[in-house]
Amino acid sequence: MSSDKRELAAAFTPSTIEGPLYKKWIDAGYFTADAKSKKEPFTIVIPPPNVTGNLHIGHALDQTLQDCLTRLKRMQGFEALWLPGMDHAGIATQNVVEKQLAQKGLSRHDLGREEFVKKVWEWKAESGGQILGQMKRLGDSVDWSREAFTMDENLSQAVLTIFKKLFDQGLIYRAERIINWCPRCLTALSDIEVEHQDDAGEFVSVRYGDGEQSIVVATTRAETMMGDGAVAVHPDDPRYKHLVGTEVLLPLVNRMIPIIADELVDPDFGTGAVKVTAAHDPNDFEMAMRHNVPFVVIMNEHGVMAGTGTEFDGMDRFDARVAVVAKLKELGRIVAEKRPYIHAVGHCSRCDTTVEPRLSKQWFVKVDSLAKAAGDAVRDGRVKIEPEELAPRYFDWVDNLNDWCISRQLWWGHRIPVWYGPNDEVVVVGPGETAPAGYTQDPDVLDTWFSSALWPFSTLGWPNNTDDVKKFYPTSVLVTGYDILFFWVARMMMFGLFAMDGVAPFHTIVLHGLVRDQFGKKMSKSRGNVVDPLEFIDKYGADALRFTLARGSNPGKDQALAEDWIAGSRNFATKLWNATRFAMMNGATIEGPLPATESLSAIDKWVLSRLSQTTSEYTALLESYEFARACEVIYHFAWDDLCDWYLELSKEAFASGNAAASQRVLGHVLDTLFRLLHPVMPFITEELWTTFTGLETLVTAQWPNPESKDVDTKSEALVAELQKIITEVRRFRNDQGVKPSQKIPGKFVAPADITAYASAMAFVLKLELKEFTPSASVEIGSIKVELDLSGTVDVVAERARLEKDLVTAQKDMKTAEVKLSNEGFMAKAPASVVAEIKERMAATSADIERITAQLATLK
RNA sequence: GGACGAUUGGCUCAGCGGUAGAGCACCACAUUGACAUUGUGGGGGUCACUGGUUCGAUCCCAGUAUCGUCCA
Repeated sequence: MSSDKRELAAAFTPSTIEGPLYKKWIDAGYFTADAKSKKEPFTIVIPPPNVTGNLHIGHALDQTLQDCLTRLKRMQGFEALWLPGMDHAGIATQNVVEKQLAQKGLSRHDLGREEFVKKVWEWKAESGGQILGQMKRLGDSVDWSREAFTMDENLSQAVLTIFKKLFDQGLIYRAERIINWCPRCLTALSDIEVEHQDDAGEFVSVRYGDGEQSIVVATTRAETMMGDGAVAVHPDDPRYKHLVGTEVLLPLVNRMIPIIADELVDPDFGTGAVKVTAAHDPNDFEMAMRHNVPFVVIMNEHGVMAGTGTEFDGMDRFDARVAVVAKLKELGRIVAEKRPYIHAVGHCSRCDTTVEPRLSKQWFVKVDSLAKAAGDAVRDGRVKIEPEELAPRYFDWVDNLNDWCISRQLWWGHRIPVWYGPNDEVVVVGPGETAPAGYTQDPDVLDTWFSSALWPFSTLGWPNNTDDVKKFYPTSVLVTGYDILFFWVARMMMFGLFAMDGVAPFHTIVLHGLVRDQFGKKMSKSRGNVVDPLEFIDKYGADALRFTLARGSNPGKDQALAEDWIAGSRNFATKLWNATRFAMMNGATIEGPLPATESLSAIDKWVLSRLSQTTSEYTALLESYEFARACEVIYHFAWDDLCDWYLELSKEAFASGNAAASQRVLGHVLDTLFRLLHPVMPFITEELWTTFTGLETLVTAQWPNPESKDVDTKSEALVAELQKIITEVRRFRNDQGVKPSQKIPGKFVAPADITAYASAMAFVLKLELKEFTPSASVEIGSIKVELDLSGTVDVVAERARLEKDLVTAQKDMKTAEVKLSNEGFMAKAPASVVAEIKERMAATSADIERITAQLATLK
């Protein structure tokens, strides 16, 4: 079993172990889940990165957390499936390929639809999906045999199926509405594909009409006035009551338009009178519907003025704005101007072009019943959002959702399965069906998020009732950044509940934050503070990056990241490496049963006790998605408890060759520690564990159970005492300028349970236990360590230290005295608190006495 | 305008109704023996402000200020 034991290299170099280990895992098929397994399933579907994407630090965080959970559950005996894949990313991908064509002076129209789509597939085959290889660098334990792509045949079948089902239930409809339009991408966008930015625009007040029959409207979009169909005021506004129902002259086009009254108008905004441009503004559209205001279209799909019959036709919308205002000024119709006027303006999330509200015929999903179900699933606890503070945001969104515009005027994506007959008949063609002869298909494709919304089951083979669907749906946990709660999570909830008979797509939604720079600033290209996870992996290893990200990940909170932090994690990895080397040099082993507890030293019992507590605490933290705290716990156990104290206190035993029990205990501690750390730091733990134990792999090894019988408060108290003694003597030596390497005679004057560890302490403290005449002493409570400083004692340093300790003790004393003399405290505080303070006061009092006495001898 | 969050040592962040914590940074000492990607010791905070509840508040409540994010 241990035939395969190897030596550890003197130095830890991540780059030499990571590649081969990942290959080993893949070759062995450890990550491939078995749908036929009897084990309880644990499923995560990856938030599919864009096929155009590269691994950025946000992916690294997201995937680290998913891998932690997957590896944890796999070791805990679940049939763990982490399903990888990619999103076809409609606009983004089309843009990439169009850009390539543009370099050759071509547009997609030169190629035609079929050729263009072929080109995109070629691009995907050649340079798409780079992120998949990069995920391997991170160590992701995904099941590559199930890799999915939203444009795969099966996933496309899922799209057709759900489209038809929604349509048949009246939940998909076609309508002429104001939608968000990108004049550069030439497509409709959904609300969430629009990003609002504060832009410096202008706010001008224009007089419509003349004399008595005039009204001043304020607008940020003067160029659209040629499309006005009315002026609206609030019904209760006394300034305009007399004008409601009359008409005014619309300048530039010299058309008479009515003045209407509508509650939507805010009388306190601007002049309290607004122009109603029904075809170019969503609010105006609503008012127009209520008041029968005509729709006047004055712009084409490129955002160029058209059809106004004025000199402005053919001008870009922004040029037209300037020209229109200039013309109005010439006509003496500008009453006031404010420039710059900062206000929120929508931009295309893909290309940043200012979005143009446009009247257009599009396909929509009727969301009310779907959104209600999505909200209810969380409200009634079937689905949990972690951390729960983020749930209000979710509700706010699903409860106030507009119908979802799903048609996109693109070529790359799932083509809308609607065919039109010669007499405008509409037929939806489901999977396996064909359109009637003579019908033509709708040219548009579906919003990318339409197929992403099916991801938790389309990837498992739905609409077929596959073994995977049966075994792995619903998924267990969805891990993603809170920034795509709306984009994606809410939509998966809507479609999942709808398609899967009310079974939500996941049990728990775990939301993490964004990775920011070392000062907590958002990373952006313009700031120049974007970091590349692959560079960090090259430099410090995947484990160091993963540990850093996990350690920084508090639920739902952003984290700052600096290269120094990653270097720190690399140092931690190095520490583990060196500690293991030391352990192996000193005969640590996992062979044979653990020695009976009674036979162990307090130091061995102590480390087992700490290990047991760490195991349960750490496991519970991981299971509740508290990655930062989990990492903190394991880090301090490994570095402080194990390396700084246990190994140090055991050195004397190892050196004396009388350490069989400790060798076995240490072997057990390392074995357990590597298992615990494996989900976060898979590479180094695998390397160390397999080398140390000679066993095959940690990936499928069993997760440790905390041994509650190992918890030993007595040994913990004793070792705490030893630690205090050692720290005080070290401090004394430091104060006295005794070099750390210099051996000095020493003697412990203490009870037997302490002196039993005199040699262990002496080894750590570089003390020689022999007969000598003490020239100095360190007192720790009732315990005394006598020392022989060959020179004279530095009285000044010693007095300074004692005086400092005295001040601290006196302060503590006073705090305790104040409390104990407070009647209210004595009457109402719990007895345990009172007892604790009394105890503290007694100890402090003794300290003061001791220190005072020592000071007296130093005069 | 609405929602949520934050304000704790130089920086980034945990935490908690009962004498303030971590990592990094800082200061001093140490380099033949797991590890300088290190060890040891040390310095450093009236926990944003104002009220309230409480025997006791950094923690709970209310308000204020500043900052951040999302939504409109």
